[in-house]
Amino acid sequence: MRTSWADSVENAASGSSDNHGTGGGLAPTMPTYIPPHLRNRPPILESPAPSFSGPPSGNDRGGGYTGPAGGSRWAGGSRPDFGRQGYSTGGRGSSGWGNRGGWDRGRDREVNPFGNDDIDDDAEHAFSEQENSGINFDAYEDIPVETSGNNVPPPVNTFAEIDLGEALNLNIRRCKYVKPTPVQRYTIPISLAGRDLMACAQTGSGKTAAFCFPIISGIMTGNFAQRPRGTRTVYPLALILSPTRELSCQIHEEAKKFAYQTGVKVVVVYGGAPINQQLRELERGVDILVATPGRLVDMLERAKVSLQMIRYLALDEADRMLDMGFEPQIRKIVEQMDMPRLGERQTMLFSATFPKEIQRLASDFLSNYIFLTVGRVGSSTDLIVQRVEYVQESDKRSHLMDLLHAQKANGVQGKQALTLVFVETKKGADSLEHWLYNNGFPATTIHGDRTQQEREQALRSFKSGNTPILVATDVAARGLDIPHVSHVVNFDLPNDIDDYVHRIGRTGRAGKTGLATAFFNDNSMSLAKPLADLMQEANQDVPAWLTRYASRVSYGGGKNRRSGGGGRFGGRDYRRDTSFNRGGGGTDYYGGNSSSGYGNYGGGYGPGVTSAWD
DNA sequence: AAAAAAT
Repeated sequence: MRTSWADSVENAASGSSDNHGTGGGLAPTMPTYIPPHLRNRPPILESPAPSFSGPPSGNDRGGGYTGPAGGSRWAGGSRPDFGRQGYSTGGRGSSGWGNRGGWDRGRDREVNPFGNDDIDDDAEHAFSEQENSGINFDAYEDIPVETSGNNVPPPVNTFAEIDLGEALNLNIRRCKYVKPTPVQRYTIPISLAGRDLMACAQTGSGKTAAFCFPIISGIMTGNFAQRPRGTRTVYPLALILSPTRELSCQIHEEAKKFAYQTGVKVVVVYGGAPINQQLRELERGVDILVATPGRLVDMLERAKVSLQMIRYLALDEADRMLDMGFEPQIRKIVEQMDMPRLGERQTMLFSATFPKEIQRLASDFLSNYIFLTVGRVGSSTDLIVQRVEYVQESDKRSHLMDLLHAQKANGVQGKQALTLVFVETKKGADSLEHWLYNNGFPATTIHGDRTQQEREQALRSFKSGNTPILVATDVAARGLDIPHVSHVVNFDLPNDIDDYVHRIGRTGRAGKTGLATAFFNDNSMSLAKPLADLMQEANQDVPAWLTRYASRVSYGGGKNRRSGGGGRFGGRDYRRDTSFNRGGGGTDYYGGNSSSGYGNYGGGYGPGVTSAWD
């Protein structure tokens, strides 16, 4: 049995070494966490000594790409060849960049995104939980993966099997990635084969790398027409769209790491920041453009950006973008500007859910695509202890303070455990932040009424532990990967259970454990049933009073279960192909489920499986 | 009803 709230916090913060015996909450089957660097040794990375012998000097692209030129990369050469050599496949010394124009854009003073420590990852200290390799790979072992479509390339088990080139391999090593996550195991070969992809997957499990690696590799090895110069229009080769500014920044940060010293230039553009600065950055050269839709449309209309050289298009969090009303902008970008047509570009569509609107998008944007569904890390909320407390509106603040005090007393804050507090409104966020601050709790806030600068500052301050309490609206609910959030408080519960799932997904990231506390009262009654069901399915302790409320409320189950309408959600390939591959070590994740065992992915609330939270 | 995103 779980003992006290304080213990829960401790468990949540302790990095999961003591998951057993806590009874209902934590996954009883979670193995003890072993840092990846202590497993799978020696590292699976190919290419022994010489290629990794040291970081190339800043003046070099890392030796260039020496693998076989990707003959099969474009699916049997069916793709048009733009004819001219753009990026050199890599004779060392003969940088493709040099050929392209005389000025070494893209590698002048490239900041090392890895900091100083660079490649020595074996020192024990290098493996504090700080590293993003704190991913619990064991949690990935039995993740269900299913693919369908024509001629699905087989997944790989190691990075060594994938021919990404030395420079990229070096960065993979710098990132301390030991082995590919499931989404990477499948997505990378699919993408390298030049195929379009519809993927139901979550971030925080390697999705960004999954679509960045092949794009970067493709740009390094591909042949591209000389891009027009002498104009102020820029011609990126790849476009990555994402719904929020912070997500775009996050993707940009990651992509820069992967592209370090490859000569591939990644630039991000988004609203709320001075456009001129972004334009200047673009003019210094861009291969991969990461963007939010609004700002990109703006730039397209001003003819600052042309899409006619796009060879790779990735849409991240597609369902969220539609939710936010971006469909017109997205369709404009993809269909009504100068984007190459279907089949002349490679498109990857990522979405947590697969309702009709996304299916339409898939059939409009994708050509002969492969459909991929990746289950979540652990079964959704396995790694998250969920608590619900009945708190009257007027008592919420003092109750929150009690929680925070208890946390402090536990020394959790001393360890820089972070607490993310969700509220319903922007005003509410501000006022709660002030109140916390005035009461001695270092807090900051993120919501849509703050300037972009303030938002980014808030996120930085939170991540760094300077203000270990972040009060947020739903702008922060999805996709953001903030390490070390050990506690999510639903100060105001959302109206939609999906939003709840996304919010609590900000903790328990990457195989770590987390705690989620919800303040429930009469205002949240519509959530009683879906919440009780969700918690039940996640093997959480459901308070008796919540069960009573749940049974009393008869409405609210339909929509939240996504039973009909959007179809068997979760990632059913509605084209109904029959060639399924099953991955994830062959474990039938859904064994024992009397239903099809297939329609319950992601947002379908099958046993233990809830909506993918990203 | 609120939130997000272009100005």
